[in-house]
Amino acid sequence: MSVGIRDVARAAGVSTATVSRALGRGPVSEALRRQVEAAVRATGYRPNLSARRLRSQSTRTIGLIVADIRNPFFTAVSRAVEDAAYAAGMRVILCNTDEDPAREALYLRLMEEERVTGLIFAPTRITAEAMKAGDLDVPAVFIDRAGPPGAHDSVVLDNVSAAGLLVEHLWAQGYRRIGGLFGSTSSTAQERRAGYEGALRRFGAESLARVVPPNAAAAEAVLTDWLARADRPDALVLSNGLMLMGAMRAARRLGLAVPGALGLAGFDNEAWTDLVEPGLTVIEQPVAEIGAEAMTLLFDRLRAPDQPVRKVTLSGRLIVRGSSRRG
Amino acid sequence: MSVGIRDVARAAGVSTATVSRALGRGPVSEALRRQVEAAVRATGYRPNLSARRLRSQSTRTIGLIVADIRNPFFTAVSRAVEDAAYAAGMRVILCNTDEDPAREALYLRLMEEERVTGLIFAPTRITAEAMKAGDLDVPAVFIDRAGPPGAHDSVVLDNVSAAGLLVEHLWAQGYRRIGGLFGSTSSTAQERRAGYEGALRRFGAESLARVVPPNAAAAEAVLTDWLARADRPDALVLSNGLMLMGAMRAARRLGLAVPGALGLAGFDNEAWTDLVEPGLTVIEQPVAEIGAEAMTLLFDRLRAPDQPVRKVTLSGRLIVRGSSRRG
DNA sequence: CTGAAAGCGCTTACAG
DNA sequence: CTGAAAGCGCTTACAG
Repeated sequence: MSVGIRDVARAAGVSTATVSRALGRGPVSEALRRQVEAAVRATGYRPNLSARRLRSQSTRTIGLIVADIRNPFFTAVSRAVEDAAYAAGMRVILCNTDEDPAREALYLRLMEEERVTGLIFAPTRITAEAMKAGDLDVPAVFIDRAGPPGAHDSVVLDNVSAAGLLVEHLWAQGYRRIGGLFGSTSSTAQERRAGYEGALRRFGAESLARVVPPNAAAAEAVLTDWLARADRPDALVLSNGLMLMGAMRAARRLGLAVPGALGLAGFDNEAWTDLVEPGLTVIEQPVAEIGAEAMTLLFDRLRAPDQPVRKVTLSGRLIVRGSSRRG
Repeated sequence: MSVGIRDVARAAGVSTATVSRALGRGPVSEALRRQVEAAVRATGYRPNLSARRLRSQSTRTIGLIVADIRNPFFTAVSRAVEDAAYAAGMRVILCNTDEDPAREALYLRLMEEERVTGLIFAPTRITAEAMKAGDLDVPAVFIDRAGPPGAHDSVVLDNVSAAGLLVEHLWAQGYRRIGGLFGSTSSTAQERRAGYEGALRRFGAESLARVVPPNAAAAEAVLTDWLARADRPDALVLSNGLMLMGAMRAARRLGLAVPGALGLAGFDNEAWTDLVEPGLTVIEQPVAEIGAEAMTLLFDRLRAPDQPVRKVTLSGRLIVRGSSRRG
């Protein structure tokens, strides 16, 4: 059937060991290496990665589990992870859980069966809180969201500060009833809520926080109701880009002028946020850095398994646009 | 080290063959099956997929090679493919070529080394035209874009008709200098251009087509120049959603009123296209169907390798919004 | 530098 | 239904 290393060895007139060495980084004379390369071309040989992984006990594979691949934040982070992985000669298995703990359990199990070299994981709050320190038997880096406390390297945003920035900006623009909509599934959304509430407290203002599934449809549904009430907020903080889109839709649907009747500010500098009038005020996350830094932590951990656990916190950047500017 | 099937066998007091059968679909007595299941739980056994794939000569893996994962069209298609694959107990290896033929060659090779069961591929024009009928030694389905003629199953949009729909609509709205911007890397963009030109010909109008890399930045750059000229078009057809975004940015930057000074219409009903004022007229592609249909074709092909090559053509749906409505 | 041989962890004919 | 044994396609000590 398919051509194997024995066929190449025969064609080159050498042993399979020499073929293996010539293809890898073993010591082979220049002459034999050339013979092997010619035989590989002649036979159209392609090494069988399953066999190679089994025998070498090394999959050179990174598992990447994200919560929602439709969220451009995760798409961007994934790209950075993949770039770093391929540059290091590793492949990536990407799994998308849709914020579902059952699918997280499934994929975690898959990662074990794949014998991944390392894992990068953005877990739901439920799964993170249920995990204990020794649950993962593979080196893991948590991104965007907290894992079990103190157990793993992680790279996250300074969510508390970033949410505070948003509230302070809205307050400075004169908004006084600042509501907040926060995702229900992540520690990240919780932290953003904490930052939001802390900032309001400093101003002596009331917290108006609601928690919803972190997607556009859920945000739009809740806000279409909330914003129609008499006691509606005069501004809103949204904990991710999908919810920001939902908020914009709700405002449009209700005919609420932005920023006049409603100030809007949220997370994620997605491509559309500066196109939709009057431009949306956002916290830009350093998405490429998050992915690249996660891979750096992971590679360091593989190199030195016993070094202390590291947590890298990156700062968001406030980008002020029309949706919050009524000064 | 890690627990293997022998450890489970020992714990259950059976042979490894029985463990293997109990875990798969082999004939095992109910009693032994229970013993094995208990032993699996007790030992925390996870089967080694590399070993399983090597021994069974079946990877149960679908390779999916897309041209640009940042394009929401491909994200959506990928999700549909993955849903179908996981439902059938198969995994997906997703690769993103960034429209680069060199990366396509790299990933095609990777797919061979992974011994994928089947392949779903959206190739660049360069690669598709260079490929001959027998080049792929794995069952393959081409999506969105044509492969080598007559060689493989495929599922594509009726691009000629869809582009015609756009032109006819703009014409009916009174636009008479209808320009077109088409991606340089895909057969799909070529077909859309052909549809655009055919429709203009029917109206006896001049074709004003330009070809650029299919991304927002390239489209914006070309249009910022083109739309500043005296002989600029009064309407534009864009061959994908990224370019549509670039066009919108160029219009904003030049202060051209849409749809008054410039009509806009293009492909891909992305989430932001109804949010940005005055709403963008688009062709909606049946993204979920494209992915699902591709998997159906692939599974059928695996079941019956010698059946005739099939091409499934799906129709786009015109969604008229404000960007083209000046009637 | 090179080759013969063992073995990675499974599955699957082959007997019984 | 069950087990002993072979073998998937590689890599890697072990000798030389």
